[in-house]
Amino acid sequence: MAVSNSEIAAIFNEIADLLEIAGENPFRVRAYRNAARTVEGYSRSMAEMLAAGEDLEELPTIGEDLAGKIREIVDTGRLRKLQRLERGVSPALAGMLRLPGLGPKRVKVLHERLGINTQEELEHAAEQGKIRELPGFGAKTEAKILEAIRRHAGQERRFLWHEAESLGKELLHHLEQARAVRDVVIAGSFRRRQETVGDLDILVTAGKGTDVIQCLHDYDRVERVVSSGETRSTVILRMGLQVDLRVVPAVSFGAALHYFTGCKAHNIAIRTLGVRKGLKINEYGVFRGERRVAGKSEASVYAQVGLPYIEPELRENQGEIEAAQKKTLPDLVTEADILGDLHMHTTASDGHDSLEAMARAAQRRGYAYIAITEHSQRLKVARGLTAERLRKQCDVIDRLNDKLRGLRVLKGMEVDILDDGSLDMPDDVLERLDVCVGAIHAGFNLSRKKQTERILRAMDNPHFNILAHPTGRLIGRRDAYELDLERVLRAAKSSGCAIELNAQPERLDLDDSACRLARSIGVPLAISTDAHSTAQLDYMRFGVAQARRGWLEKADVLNSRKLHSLLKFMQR
DNA sequence: GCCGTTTTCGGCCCGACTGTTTTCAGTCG
Repeated sequence: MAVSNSEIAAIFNEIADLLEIAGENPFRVRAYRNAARTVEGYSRSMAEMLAAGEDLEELPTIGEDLAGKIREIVDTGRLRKLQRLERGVSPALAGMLRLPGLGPKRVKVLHERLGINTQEELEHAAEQGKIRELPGFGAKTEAKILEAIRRHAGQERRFLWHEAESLGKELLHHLEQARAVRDVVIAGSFRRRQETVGDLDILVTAGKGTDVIQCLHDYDRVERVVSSGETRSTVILRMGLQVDLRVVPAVSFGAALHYFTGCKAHNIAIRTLGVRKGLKINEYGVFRGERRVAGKSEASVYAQVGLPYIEPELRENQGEIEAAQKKTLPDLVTEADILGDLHMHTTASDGHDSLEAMARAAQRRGYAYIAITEHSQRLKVARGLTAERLRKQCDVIDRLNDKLRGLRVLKGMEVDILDDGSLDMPDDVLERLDVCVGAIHAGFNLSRKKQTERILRAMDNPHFNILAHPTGRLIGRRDAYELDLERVLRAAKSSGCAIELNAQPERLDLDDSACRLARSIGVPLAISTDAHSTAQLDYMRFGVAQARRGWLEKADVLNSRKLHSLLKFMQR
């Protein structure tokens, strides 16, 4: 089994932790963390790139040394440097860095003065009151450590983006009522549209005498206040979501928004560009000496370092700054570019609304077309359609199209890809359809090779058009099945198929780096809601956000094409 | 350990808050 990028990233992150505790050069620590981010977020597998003879030193943050270490991990599955470090510092100590209030310095003191190596030993020492006697520690820190261990901190929960949205919206509404408040926005990973959110970063601009921090503390969903000062406060909501609030003057809005949107690595890169131009960039503005030269808008901050505005979804320090310098940033797809939706269900299978209701809802959204794609008979739990029932539905769609104005309802099916790669519907029935969406709903545990070949065989069927939810993952609940996605994408490209970006908020399948890979290969992506009700047609916005994180432009998106061009594509 | 519009050495982002201190280190984002 080839070593995955995540495994390489995990090794680099652990090295960074251990080096930090050992008191190593902090910039070397950062180099490992930067490299971990690069590897983790890269759309192609390091193992396969090495096998293809590619030079990893081409990647940002990877130099000669780390390229060699990646090769060692890929070749041997291990890294000798990590093993050496683990002999000096117990790996369990690295886990303690995750406890609030404990950083490398304090963990080192705990290890050296009290001989603590495990979390159990840490808990025991805290219970006996030994920690408060250490230099730099006190009774409060000791109590905080004990509390954190007991509430199993470190296993923090992440929220799906749309869950964070509903919590955040309510909180914004509450904060807008505070005195002297002007802007209230959510920044952070939420604004970058990461698929999950660990905390909410809220930025407020307000005049003098504002009571917005008190207003936050008074919010009835606040469980406890973690810290609080003049300009910032951190609270934990009862749901377990952390909220960081920051107040700045209006003149600093752009600089603060940029700073709190992140990501951290993107900010550091921008500030480093600033340093080279003799500028200091912080959350209050861009400064040359004492003089503020920009900061009212984000665009003004970028302009000072010679860059065009960079959309929040791109700010992951994954090449967007280099692209901005070369003027090759993508012109990201927007919801307005979407002309239709190519995957949805009705009451004929497991949907909640009728065919006509779905069509009317699509008309209200201004779509030019939709595809009705019921499950096929294999999926019994979803009342999958037999050939006979599908034929009848096609007749109903024909009659509906006769009376609809401005919207074309396409005849489709979400047909199961069977274990051997054949499709769960005879070819002569598929032939009558406008759109054939193929999907895997069973047999998740095949080997990587078998799963890949199963999908390739399905795409060999000339009626096959779009591969739905291509990796089968459910965020936080079920991992993607084993699959050589790059091979699937290349096959789709050469056979004239498209790949779905499923917009269901717990799927968002493909992820951002896979979208970038698809784009680089040139496969069109269909952003589809897989709606099971009229309300779920609105999931399109989640799909578009994910597409933007994947650097997709209008031209990369199949359902931004006009109807005639779309139908031509379906002819393969 | 990386990297270059001050380039192959010597830099490497910046500020708020807490708790422990008597002026600041450590942590956090």
